[in-house]
Amino acid sequence: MTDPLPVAFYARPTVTVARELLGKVLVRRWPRRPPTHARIVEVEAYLGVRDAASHARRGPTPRSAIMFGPPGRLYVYLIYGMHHCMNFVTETDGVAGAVLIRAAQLVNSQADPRALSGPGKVCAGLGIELRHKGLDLTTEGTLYVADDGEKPRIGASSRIGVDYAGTWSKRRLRFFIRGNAAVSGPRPRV
DNA sequence: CAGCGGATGTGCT
DNA sequence: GCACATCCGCTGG
Repeated sequence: MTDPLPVAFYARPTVTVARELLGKVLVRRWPRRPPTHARIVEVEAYLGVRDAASHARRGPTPRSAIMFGPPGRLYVYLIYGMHHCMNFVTETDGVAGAVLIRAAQLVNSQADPRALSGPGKVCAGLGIELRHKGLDLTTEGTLYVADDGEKPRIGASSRIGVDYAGTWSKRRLRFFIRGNAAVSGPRPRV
């Protein structure tokens, strides 16, 4: 459970990676305190250049270029001037794709079960900012993902906050653990 | 529960 | 130069 998922896990179709990330454990290691563990309960798949909702839709730009690079890296961006969002790069090197981590639930904690409910809160709670963009998720470093054998029941819906993306806004590319209290939004939409 | 403002990087004009 | 963004906490009804 302590080993980081290998690059082969990320080097697959984005939807596959998104669904399989549900139930996995995010491990955040800090300079001088014990690691934080949080189970991933909600994600969204962003499919690359053809996906009108993806940051990769206009080809590689200074911000989005990392989505075109090798899988298993962290893509962090700032939204609305004040919140960070974390994504994991997927697909093979040269093909854009990423999974947005929308919600997680702290493990072994008496904390509020909704403390990491929302992409901005995930980053705030785990102390992830722009400077972490590009870090390698496949080594036992600042941030990685581990498998503790959890096999959740998965639900799907359209993605949140991408109404501008035309028909792509309706694609069911949001995946979440059914019935989990930390899933964000008013409630799982359709 | 709808409405709204905060504060800034990003990418197009 | 400028409109807008993969959000969230607070307000008033």
